[in-house]
Amino acid sequence: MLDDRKLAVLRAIVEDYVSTNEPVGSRSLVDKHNLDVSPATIRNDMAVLEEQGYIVQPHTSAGRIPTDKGYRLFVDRLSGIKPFTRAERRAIETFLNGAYDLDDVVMRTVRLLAQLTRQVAVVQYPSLSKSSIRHVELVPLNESRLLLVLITDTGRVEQRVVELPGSVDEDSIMQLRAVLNACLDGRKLTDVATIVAELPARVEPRERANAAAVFSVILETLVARHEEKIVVGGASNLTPADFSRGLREVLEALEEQVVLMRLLGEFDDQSAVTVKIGAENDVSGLRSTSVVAAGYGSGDRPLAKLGVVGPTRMDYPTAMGAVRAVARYTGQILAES
Amino acid sequence: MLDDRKLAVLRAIVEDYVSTNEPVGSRSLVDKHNLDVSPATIRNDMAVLEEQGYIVQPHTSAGRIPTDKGYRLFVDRLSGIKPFTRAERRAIETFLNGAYDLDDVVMRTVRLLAQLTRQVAVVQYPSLSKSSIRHVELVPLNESRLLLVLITDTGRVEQRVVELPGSVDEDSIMQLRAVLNACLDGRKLTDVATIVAELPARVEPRERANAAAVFSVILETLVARHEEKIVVGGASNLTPADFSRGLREVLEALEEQVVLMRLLGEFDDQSAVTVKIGAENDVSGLRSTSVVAAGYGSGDRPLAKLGVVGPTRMDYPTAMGAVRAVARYTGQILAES
DNA sequence: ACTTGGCACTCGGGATGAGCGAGTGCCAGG
DNA sequence: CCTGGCACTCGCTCATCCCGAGTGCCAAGT
Repeated sequence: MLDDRKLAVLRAIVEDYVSTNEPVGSRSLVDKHNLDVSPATIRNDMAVLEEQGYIVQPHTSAGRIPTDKGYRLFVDRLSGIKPFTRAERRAIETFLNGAYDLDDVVMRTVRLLAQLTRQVAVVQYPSLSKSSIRHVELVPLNESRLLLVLITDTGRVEQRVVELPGSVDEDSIMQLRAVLNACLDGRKLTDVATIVAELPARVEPRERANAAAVFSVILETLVARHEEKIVVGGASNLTPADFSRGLREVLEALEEQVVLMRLLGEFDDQSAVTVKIGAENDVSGLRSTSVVAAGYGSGDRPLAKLGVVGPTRMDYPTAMGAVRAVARYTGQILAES
Repeated sequence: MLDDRKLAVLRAIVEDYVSTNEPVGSRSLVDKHNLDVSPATIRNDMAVLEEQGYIVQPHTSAGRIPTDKGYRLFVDRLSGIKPFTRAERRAIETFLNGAYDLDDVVMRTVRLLAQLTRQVAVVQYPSLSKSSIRHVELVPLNESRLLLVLITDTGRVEQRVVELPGSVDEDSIMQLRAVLNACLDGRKLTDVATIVAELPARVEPRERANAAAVFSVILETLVARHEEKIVVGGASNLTPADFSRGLREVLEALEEQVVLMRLLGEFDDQSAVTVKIGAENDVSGLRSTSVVAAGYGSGDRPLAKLGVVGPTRMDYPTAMGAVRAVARYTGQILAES
């Protein structure tokens, strides 16, 4: 269907267009890449490529630019992931190693990814549903209010204020704390729901009302607030020129946690780098962008996802390389702590 | 110097220009606002206003637009703060009341402010240096690592991993925790530095090495990390048309916590709404924007600042009204918890 | 001392049209 | 199947023109 030269032509078109942002014509193609055939031959190839939907010309008698389908073929068969040099890897590693807590790790990861790719970076916090509880803490605020603090093994700390139906004293708090830690410590968050259901039996009857309030907040935190946390950075890398409909709608989408969750949700958990091009993202507002994302985790356990968002006219090999490298090192850092 | 009519003309120019984004000429001025004089008279007034630097014409023989100085006069003497209707206030209140923890309060505040003003909203977390410690928690991660959790009375929860020089057992942790809570509970964070300095005397000698590690992390968290947290929202309200040098530099500035800190730092702590116009912000990248900000706090205690950032061509009365109202209610919510 | 109508002037912006050049499709010959 | 040649298309750029909004100034009126 498409012989080797036609593929080479497509690859050349993508590369040139990505770097120049201008439709590429047959002549400049044979010049820059040393294809040893004439422009006319290339034109014939391009005619075929266009017919098959891999490229289009924005105006009659202008050069060609790749379509989503063209980029897709490019990513799947014509380009690899650009590996990083040893020096670059080292730089990434030392930069991430400077972080001192989870927030800082995530912040640095976002900045790093944005800078490496010159695109918008998107990093999801380690998913709550994949973490285990490391500690539960109850801090009295006043007679009828507690602060509940959940600490997970991935370093996330979730807090919620609990409004108690009655008042409590220090003793009952101690007792409740003990029960909670005894039963929840080290348990997967996904299991917590069922465990909590059995807990009321383990507290004294007269404490049950207050305990129930605490339990329900725990459940809410894990279920209702199941929406995960996502951080965005590098928005200034968006250039108005790349988005015909204005980058407003892109900015809007990037500000909506929910939208971003949907976006990343469409990528699978695996650590492999995956690319979604243009309309393949069925998230309104980002249909004219491409997303390169990967899962990251400590060791073999997938924790969450990260990636970059940019115009379809994107340097995919480099972006994929950066996402892979950053995912790997961020995972490593988290494994250590 | 400037008689009443000239001031009225300036006000009219500002109002028209803000709403239409087009230079305003003498004719349209007498039409829309019912000044009962002729265009020629207005022209004379405008000539004076221009001479004094309140307005300029972008091109010879176009209408006039206000200068920074013009906006300044407008804000100081020609416009009040637009009060909110009862319904609007109620909407604000109920929206903010839905929040269940500090993160949520801040997030809602940002969204609300951005939506009310259709500008970029900037909200600073309650300042650490103005909070007191409510509780200190130590959670062992492994033999030589602790997670230190500081909970403040403003609801902020700060966490840091502490690398210990030696190993610790549950007992010594308990002891340390007790000492910390006994000495730090309820203390102003600003005082903590001096208190911590005296602490080593209160732990057993053989624990001092580990304790010192914990203490130094506490100090770092409060001093080195004295940089406060700021959240930005509504970036999609930025319209390219408003920023000649491209909104890229604005986006860049908004992504830098440090820059934002400097920006808000120039406003005083008081709860009064303050406006900085254009070049009055000596923060690079935001010299072509205006900032409307106010302090907020629970009760009479100032905690932090919030505000909006937008083009100098901004609806100041409304923005000021929104900032004032939101600051007030956010302060109220925080006071309750 | 202001205000007003009149008038000449300036200039930005939109419309029009010519010329250029990059790029294409097609065809006939190697 | 490749190649050179050729006619054709069209998007840009530039120059020109014109219009209209808006100004500044002045002389006359109140």
